[in-house]
Amino acid sequence: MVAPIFNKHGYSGTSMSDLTKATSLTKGAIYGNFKNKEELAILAFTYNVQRVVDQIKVHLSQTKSPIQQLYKLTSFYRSYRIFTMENGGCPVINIGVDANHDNMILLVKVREVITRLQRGIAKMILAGIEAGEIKESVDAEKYGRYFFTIIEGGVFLMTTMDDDRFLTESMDRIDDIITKELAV
Amino acid sequence: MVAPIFNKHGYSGTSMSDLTKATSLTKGAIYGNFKNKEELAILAFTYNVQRVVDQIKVHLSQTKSPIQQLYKLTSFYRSYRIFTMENGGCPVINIGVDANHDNMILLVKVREVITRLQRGIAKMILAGIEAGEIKESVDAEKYGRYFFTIIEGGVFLMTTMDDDRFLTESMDRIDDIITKELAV
DNA sequence: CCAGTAATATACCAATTGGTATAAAATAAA
DNA sequence: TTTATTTTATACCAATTGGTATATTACTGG
Repeated sequence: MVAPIFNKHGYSGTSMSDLTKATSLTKGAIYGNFKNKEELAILAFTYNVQRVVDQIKVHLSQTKSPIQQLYKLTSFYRSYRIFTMENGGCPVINIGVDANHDNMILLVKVREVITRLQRGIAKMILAGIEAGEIKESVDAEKYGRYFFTIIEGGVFLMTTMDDDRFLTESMDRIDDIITKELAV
Repeated sequence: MVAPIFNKHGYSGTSMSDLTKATSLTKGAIYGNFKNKEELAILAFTYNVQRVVDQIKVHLSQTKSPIQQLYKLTSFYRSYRIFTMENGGCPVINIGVDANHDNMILLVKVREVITRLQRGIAKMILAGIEAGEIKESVDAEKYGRYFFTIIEGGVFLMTTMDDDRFLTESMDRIDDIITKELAV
């Protein structure tokens, strides 16, 4: 319930009174259950990320084929706008930027998430090579970074410009790369 | 002088006392020359953007050939890390995220800058078609969006992850696209 | 029903927030 | 030099900040 607030307005942009208003809890109730504002911000971030990860898992579980899973990933991000509208943006980008010069703990958390997602793509590619669906010559880590770069750029521009095309066209592109550069 | 502070910590993360400390000006001096904090934030953003744009122009002016100018653009972003380290990140990303749910005026400014940069790429592509250097079939606007998406994703991840590869490898990719998909 | 405990609400704290009124100082015009 | 004007410094404002101590309520087991 506080998660979208922190996501929208960032750490310093969110005041405790914002949270009491949104939750209709008093300060006593909040501070009785949480250490301080920072802990709440961290919890909000991990909660938001978990929601995204869960949705990704649902999409990926629709197929066993690694290369098809890659397509499912782009398919997920085609619908990512719904999440960003409901939750005040992408937690990775929002908190990544917000925490960068102000909160090392949060920044480390963001980095862990980015590493996890990017390595997740690389693992899917490796599994695809293993399964004989993807060329052996493909540098999985490099494509993992590249795909994730396109995704993040697309998400940022879609959100900031309020324009779907930045993300949908980007996903079209990734699909194209999968077909033309990865698939055997 | 206040520009990097707003860029690093965002609007609500920057207090007037931060600015008086950084500038060694008193509040009287500041409020005698500027309307309020918001005006300062806007000025800081436009100042930062102008610095980037100026540097881009320097790079582009090194050649007359549109397609070579595209290569010069990626060459500029290969060195963009220096700017981000000196100025506390990319103003487009930082202020884009920071202003998104909190300051419509700033958000509009960011959008204008993004549109300008992205259309700048499109114009270079169109000039390349005009000059017979780029295939006529190329959708300039679409590639403008795509290139800019890769750039922004690369800048965001480089900055957040403190890892050059995200941007340099992305620029390698754009160079590749120019050569293989745009050039006649 | 009652006692003990856990959870929540209220009142309060010093510090800081963005901003202003006014005083002092620096500069320009005469 | 004297005056007028602009610029800057100081003191102050109400409101809000994150956080705490204490009072009050809700819930628990006996």
